[in-house]
Amino acid sequence: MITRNLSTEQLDLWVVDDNVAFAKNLAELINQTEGLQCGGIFHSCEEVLHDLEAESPPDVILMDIGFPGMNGIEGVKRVKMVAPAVQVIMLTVFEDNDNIFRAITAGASGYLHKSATLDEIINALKAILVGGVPMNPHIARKMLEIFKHLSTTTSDYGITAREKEVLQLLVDGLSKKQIADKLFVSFHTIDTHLRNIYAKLQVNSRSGAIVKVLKEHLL
Amino acid sequence: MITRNLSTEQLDLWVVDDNVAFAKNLAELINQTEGLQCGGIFHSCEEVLHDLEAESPPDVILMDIGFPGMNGIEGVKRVKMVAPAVQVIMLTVFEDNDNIFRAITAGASGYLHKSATLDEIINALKAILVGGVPMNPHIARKMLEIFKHLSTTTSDYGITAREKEVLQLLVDGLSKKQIADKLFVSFHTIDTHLRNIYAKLQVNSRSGAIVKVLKEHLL
DNA sequence: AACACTATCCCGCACTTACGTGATTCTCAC
DNA sequence: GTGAGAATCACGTAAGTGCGGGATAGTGTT
Repeated sequence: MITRNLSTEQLDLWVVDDNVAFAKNLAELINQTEGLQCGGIFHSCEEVLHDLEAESPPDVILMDIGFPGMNGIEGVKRVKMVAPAVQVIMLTVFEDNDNIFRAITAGASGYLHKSATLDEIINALKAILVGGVPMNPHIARKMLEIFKHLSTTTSDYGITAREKEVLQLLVDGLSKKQIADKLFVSFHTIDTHLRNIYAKLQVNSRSGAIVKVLKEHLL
Repeated sequence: MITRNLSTEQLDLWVVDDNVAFAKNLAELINQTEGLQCGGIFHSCEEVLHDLEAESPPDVILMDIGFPGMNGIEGVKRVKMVAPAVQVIMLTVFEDNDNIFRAITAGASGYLHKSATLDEIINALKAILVGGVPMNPHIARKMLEIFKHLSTTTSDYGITAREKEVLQLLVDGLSKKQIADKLFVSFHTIDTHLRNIYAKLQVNSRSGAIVKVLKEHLL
């Protein structure tokens, strides 16, 4: 539940960053901007969580990721647990897919690089509060990248249909004997199939095969 | 590279749908709209690919997913291979995460439900061409859902730090003996650790443990 | 001081796996 | 129609696995 918005009142922001100078600097910039107001500066996630329970929550929290102790990702999760209505924007130097992915899934609404200008930050705020679209173009692109990366099936190692059946049952945890019974063939047949599968996947154990199948989304 | 835009010229659209009546209807609606022009109607992906090589590509292709033969997902991939600059919007009755996910990863720029009004379609076009954001709010939300779903870590089954070490090496494909050597403990210790791990994960084989670890993103 | 938890170590047995080395059909392409 | 894959079946063995029993020692809680 957002009780204020950009057009009617001051927008209340909290800044969380262990770098004291940076946080203070950002807070000043915010306070110098019309319509924005920095209602709190914090230097750890624990402080924020403590205050969130005592005071009324802000509209938006700008949060660093690279904390000692509880990191920003964990921080977002906890914040969203205590105050689900608060929009959290990650503010960080990390721009790798993994961090963005984790931040988004933890409940972050946006993700800005620390070099972002105040204009960019305000634009992100508008996008999040007014438009209701919980991401900015930059993250959107990153997310697409991650998506594409997640679905690079490409090679199927020339696994035949029958071998795929066997492989599926292998992943389901069945022993050779159980697979044989299920497919109405002999133990030896499954044994041979598995040898061929192992050769094609270039592994030498059922564990290796399972890992390869799950990690590369075969089947 | 987009050579035209909404403000200066006609925007050239192609419609691809095996439902002849629907495609024709949509094409007419498009042609009745100022600034839009339907440059081609196709009833299969093959037709589109053929024409793409002969003619200059359109600005946007509106494509159905549920084709007999080559489906829309495969179609998008091929289209983007031949003409990467073309923006493809999927137009479909399927709204499940799996289809959206696959369409996006195949290179689709947008995803609209077939019940979408022409207004909605035009809005999507604007978002894609002008804003450069390769998705609309609706898809954005869906993508967030998929992301969240992909990363449901939740339970860690009370695995201890030491057990995690063992588990990691297990997933790496090492035997009990190899794990023991690597951690400078005896075979029996690893054996016991694995028993405890199996109990916690509620499995009874290394295969089961590996599957659980990889599928639920433990570790 | 008693208790729970973790990590470590040990024995033995039935079972499963990985692999070497064969074989017989069947289909499909050249 | 010959040959290459695919799918099926077979024997044997060394190594590895899962689990039934144990045990000891340290750490931290209450």
